[in-house]
Amino acid sequence: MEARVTQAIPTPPWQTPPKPPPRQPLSQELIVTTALRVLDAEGLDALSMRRVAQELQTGPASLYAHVANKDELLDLVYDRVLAEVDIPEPDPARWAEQVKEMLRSLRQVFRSHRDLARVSLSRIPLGTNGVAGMERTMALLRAGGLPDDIAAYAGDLVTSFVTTETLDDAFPGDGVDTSAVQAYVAQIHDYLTSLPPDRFPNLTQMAGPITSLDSERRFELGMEIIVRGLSTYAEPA
Amino acid sequence: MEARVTQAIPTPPWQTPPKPPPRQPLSQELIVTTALRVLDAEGLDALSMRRVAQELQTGPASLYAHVANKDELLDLVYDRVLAEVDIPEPDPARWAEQVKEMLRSLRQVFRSHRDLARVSLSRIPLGTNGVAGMERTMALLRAGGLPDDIAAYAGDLVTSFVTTETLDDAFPGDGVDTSAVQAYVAQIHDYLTSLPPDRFPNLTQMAGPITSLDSERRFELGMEIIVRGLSTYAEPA
DNA sequence: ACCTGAACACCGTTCAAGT
DNA sequence: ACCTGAACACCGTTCAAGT
Repeated sequence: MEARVTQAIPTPPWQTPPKPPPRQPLSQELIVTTALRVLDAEGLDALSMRRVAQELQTGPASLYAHVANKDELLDLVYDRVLAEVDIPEPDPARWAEQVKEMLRSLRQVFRSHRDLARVSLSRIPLGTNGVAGMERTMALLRAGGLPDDIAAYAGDLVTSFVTTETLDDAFPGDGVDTSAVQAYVAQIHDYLTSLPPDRFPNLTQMAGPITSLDSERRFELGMEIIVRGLSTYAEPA
Repeated sequence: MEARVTQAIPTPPWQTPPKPPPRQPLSQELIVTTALRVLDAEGLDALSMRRVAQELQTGPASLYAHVANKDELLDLVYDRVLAEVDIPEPDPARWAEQVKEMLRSLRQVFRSHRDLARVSLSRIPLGTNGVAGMERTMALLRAGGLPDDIAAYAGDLVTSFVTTETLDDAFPGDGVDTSAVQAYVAQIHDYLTSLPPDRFPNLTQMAGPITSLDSERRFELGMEIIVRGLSTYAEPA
């Protein structure tokens, strides 16, 4: 008598549950990988717990079984990426150049993961890759004859340098509107030259130099300034 | 016959509207002042458009008549505070010390407004006070004999330095849990010394230096490194 | 011109309940 | 132990409507 059975083709509910479990079982690994994928593709503003959960076809609450909170997730993402940084085996004769090689590598890693510099801000990388990198960094800095206290601080200083110098950089190859950036810089240039020269003698004169440095040359110059400053602290071997 | 008039004491609705207009008329000035007050008292995480509106006894939508969006509001707050920075009149004989005085002043301003370093991140201060400070900074850097392109970059470099060095600093005098910070640092120290010395020879040896620098000495050391590096670019007058 | 209420499309995190 | 739906207490911004 009941008309319940008439619905037809779909598997009846008492035989198999309608929605299958997520493709892969949830794990911290998988969550970090997914978060990094979202970060690379859409940046930090798009990286929410809800977004990661959606990517994994669950609700946001499910993530909290594997990750304490968003902050810890970002710590893990950061540490994951630090594995990609190349830190040279110390060769004292090439100290200054090797420090620069290390910083260029760090910059490249920061630039190849969108908004990673923002993620790194205020974060002390104490994960597996973080401490490994710190060990190699200290080895390198000491090889140049830096006293321990200077080397210890120098590690922070150069990391912060790369971070800030990378913070507003364009993203990988793709969709960056370089012409918009150029237009903004041109606007600043015009603004500076339009200032009254009697009250702003320096800015009006320096509008060129202030707006002409590209991020590559800024980075190289900044490294050189810091390395020169650091080398004044080197003790003879 | 109708019982409408029985309600008594409160002024009847057709005579004066029940809620008086806000104490002061809304203005950009007032909004910026209020935002800065919230920032000082409760930090950036508490600074929302809704919070500022509430403080002014309106709804968040009302703010948008005076401020384009939150980002512009933060620009204005940042510029407001830059008025407090002291930049010395150049005296070439005291160049290095004067650069340090400027940076100490900037640091002090950043430290006296909670989370201001975070606000300043990725922001180019082009407001009235921002360009005035930039003008004086360029005057000072050039007085040391720095070429224009070096001086132009140096301005950014030292500002970024103060920002990152100030980012995680304790707040004014009040409610900072310095003992919690100390405990965290002690924890890092113990962790570093607990690492296997064969794989982490540098970190285990340097646990002391790595964890012993307080923010005052870090700042002074960082300034000295950068100023030494910059002075290698100075040209004779 | 300025202000408003209500709504839109989001957040991170918690918690009781399910398996 | 792991996962879930629903809820809590928030966000920035827009928009039609009011004055």
